[in-house]
Amino acid sequence: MKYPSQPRITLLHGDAATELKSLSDNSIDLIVTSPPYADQRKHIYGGISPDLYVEWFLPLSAELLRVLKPTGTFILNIKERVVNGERHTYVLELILEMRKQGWLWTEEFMWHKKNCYPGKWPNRFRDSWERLLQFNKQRKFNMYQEAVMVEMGDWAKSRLRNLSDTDKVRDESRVGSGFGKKIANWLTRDKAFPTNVLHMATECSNRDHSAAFPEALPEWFIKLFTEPGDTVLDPFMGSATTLRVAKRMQRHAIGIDIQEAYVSRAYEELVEQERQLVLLQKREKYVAS
Amino acid sequence: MKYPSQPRITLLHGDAATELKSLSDNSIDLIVTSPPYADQRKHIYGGISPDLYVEWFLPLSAELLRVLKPTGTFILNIKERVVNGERHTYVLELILEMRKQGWLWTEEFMWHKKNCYPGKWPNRFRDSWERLLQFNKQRKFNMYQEAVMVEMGDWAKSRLRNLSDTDKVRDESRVGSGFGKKIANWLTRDKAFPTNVLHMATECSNRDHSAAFPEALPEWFIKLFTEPGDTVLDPFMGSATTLRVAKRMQRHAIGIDIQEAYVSRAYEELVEQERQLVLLQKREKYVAS
DNA sequence: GTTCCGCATGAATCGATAG
DNA sequence: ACTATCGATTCATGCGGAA
Repeated sequence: MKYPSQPRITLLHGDAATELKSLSDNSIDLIVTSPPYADQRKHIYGGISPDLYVEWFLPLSAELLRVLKPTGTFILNIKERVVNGERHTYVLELILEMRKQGWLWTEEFMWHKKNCYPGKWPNRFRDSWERLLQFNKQRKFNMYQEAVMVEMGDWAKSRLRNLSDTDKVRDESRVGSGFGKKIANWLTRDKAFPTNVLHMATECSNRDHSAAFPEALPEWFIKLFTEPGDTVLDPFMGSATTLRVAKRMQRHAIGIDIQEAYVSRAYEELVEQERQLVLLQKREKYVAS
Repeated sequence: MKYPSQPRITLLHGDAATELKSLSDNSIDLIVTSPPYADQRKHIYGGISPDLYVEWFLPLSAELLRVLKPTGTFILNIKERVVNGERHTYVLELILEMRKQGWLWTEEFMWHKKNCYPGKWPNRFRDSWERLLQFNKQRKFNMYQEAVMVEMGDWAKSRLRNLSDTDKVRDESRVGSGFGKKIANWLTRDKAFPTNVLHMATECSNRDHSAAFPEALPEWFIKLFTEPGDTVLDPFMGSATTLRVAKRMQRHAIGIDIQEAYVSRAYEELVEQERQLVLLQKREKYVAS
């Protein structure tokens, strides 16, 4: 039996498209990332105009296509913002352009953010979902579906728990949903496969750093698309949620960020604390093995 | 005070794009429809190839743009099918092309089909969500948000009893402008505005029509975008779910279907039962007033 | 130790105002 | 006219202190 080696954490400080050039072809099993959204987080990333978003992203996705293994998967968390009262179309255009690069648009998972930003506007309600686009290099890719199966009882229970009290109240006030009855049906089976809808709250007020997405999100995809010893990449690491989860799950991990503060913080948390350190200078490569 | 007239049901038998030509410009307040999916329900509608879907749909959306009032809304329920292991891109292309026709892509609601039974294929899980695309003719359109407010969770009750200091402070800062006019909002705040994610179970067991369109779905949009006495159109009527709900809610309704069986069944249910009938021949116009 | 309750805070959006 | 900034709006969640 082969034991996976200790997870190796690699941190790169710099522009994602540039830093990716140092990675080998066909070396990554899973890419999970949440790039800066158009015109968001200007103070951190400078803000990318919606009209230039596709143009900005394509060189990066070309590199990602190169470094991903043929059996690997790319999960892209993204959502278009409202511009002049309309949803902007850059995400749609990005999908079409990435297909021209050679990517296959295999699936679109939906992330239902139970605690989305509040607000009320004359023509729109709160936006409580984001896209989780799945891209692949070929039709056959690694997918370990059993790894994300849930016990039927637990699943039904957690489904109910995940619905939150608010949803339950709302459900009951709705006509003819029939949801409760279906739960009873599911209880007769042992295990169930999930669907392509993920219900997760954002982790907003967590300790020091607020994560763009909850740990459960990369965890789910890491389970589904990799095995221990595989390599996970996040080219927009931010607060290192993906890397933290990957390490805990015995996967090698590579993180890139243009903000040195994020890289050094990830270094302290994921590398230095174990005294497995080879710390180089700013804009250099940090490696722990 | 004006009382809305009895809901008027108009049924048209024939091709949607053709039959729409008999409707006046700017006469419809809300269009809610679920068109035949590409290559699906082939036995009924003749099947539209995914590659030709956009081309097939655009003449129809042009007519819909003409008949919709400037303040009206078009809700399109659609989901791309999987072709050769990939999600097909016809929905993305359709959105881009409809914008060229003059439509505004205001929002994308998400329909989460909760009772979708867990299942799987080798490379994907069960698809349990569909798009509900919202299109408009102009940025200002009719939206009656209060009509779809939902009960808050129980947790909110305690919050109501004791307004937090934060909330009080926010209120005081607002008093300056309008003598605390908004205070009433907080004290009566037992309802919240919904989000753009709709949780509704499908209704699977309906007669012959395979589309499991729950009544709660058109009901929600009819409440949100129309008032009693307004006119609702469904150019792919099918089993007449949208019309049935519209009639019950005191909205005039127009339904079109290429299948005579659907038209005559809708006639029997929605018109003849009230003996308000003017039944004409096949491929003619059925009207009850 | 549980449970309860107050509290801060988010990948937001709109309309008005200012340059 | 067109862009940049600012104030107002709003609610689910997890944390931490209190009962």
